[in-house]
Amino acid sequence: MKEQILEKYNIRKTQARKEMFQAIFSLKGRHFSVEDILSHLKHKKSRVSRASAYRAIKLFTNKGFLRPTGLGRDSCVYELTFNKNHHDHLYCIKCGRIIEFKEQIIERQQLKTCKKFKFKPLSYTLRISGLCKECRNGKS
Amino acid sequence: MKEQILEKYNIRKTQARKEMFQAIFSLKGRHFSVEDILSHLKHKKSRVSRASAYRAIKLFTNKGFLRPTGLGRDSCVYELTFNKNHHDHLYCIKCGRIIEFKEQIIERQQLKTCKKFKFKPLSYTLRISGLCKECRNGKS
DNA sequence: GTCTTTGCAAACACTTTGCACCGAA
DNA sequence: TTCGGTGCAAAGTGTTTGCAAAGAC
Repeated sequence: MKEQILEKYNIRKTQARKEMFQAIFSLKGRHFSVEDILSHLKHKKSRVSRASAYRAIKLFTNKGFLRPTGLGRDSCVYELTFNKNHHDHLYCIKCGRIIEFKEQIIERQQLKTCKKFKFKPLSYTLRISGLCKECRNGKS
Repeated sequence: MKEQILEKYNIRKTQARKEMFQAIFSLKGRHFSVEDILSHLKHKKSRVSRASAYRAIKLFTNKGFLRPTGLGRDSCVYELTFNKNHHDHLYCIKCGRIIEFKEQIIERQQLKTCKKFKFKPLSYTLRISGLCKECRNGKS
């Protein structure tokens, strides 16, 4: 299965790339940084080098089946483009609580906007920061 | 005016901070990275150090009148929260181009969603990542 | 006078690159 | 056999930190 995807995208099937691929898939749709993958591989006594990991991630991204999420403070965080299960976030700046939601109206409008600019959307992030029900009533 | 804002937020009015503040305001609502501010200041023969610049940005962000946009390939990109002129972003993962847009429908729906959760919104970020008109047609 | 902030340089974390060897097609 | 890929270590960025001196209140 991994093999087929690598073939489909015209990517040479090297040891390093197969291991990267496997590691990414084993995360089952979670977001990850390159360092996450590296420590995952290290655990499995893999010999894939840091350089190859970064090179593979860049390659996969260019091929289009991996994409940067725009999340992550220091390092770049990626996700598989195959994963379609998306949602948005309300983020409380006081207690850190995260409320997930999904609105068809917003998603539809986004598609319209993309069309307007002839932009091909691959992923999106919508985050509203503020105060949750509990914190807006609390002190201060 | 700068002075008042610094006072309002309980920030010591030091030379470095005043200059940072001025530089940020002179960008008139544009996005900027810390390095942008630094080269702006360098132009004006300012003596503000790199360290102070980073420290001031962090302080302003914690105080809440600056926030990270989630944009920027290598460095972190910020914007003023005062800026009423808010917009959302299409971000091209290939060439890094940023297209700004604003949709009333999306903003109205966001407010409705917040109401539903009794959430008090303070700021929000919407970014759609993908391929711009030029890059989706390009090679590879 | 006290407690914060500064500038500097060194330290860091993440990422890229030059190069000689290795290995997939 | 041939290029492309790999590992390594070194170099590059963007950002943070320790410390002594300078500055705000």
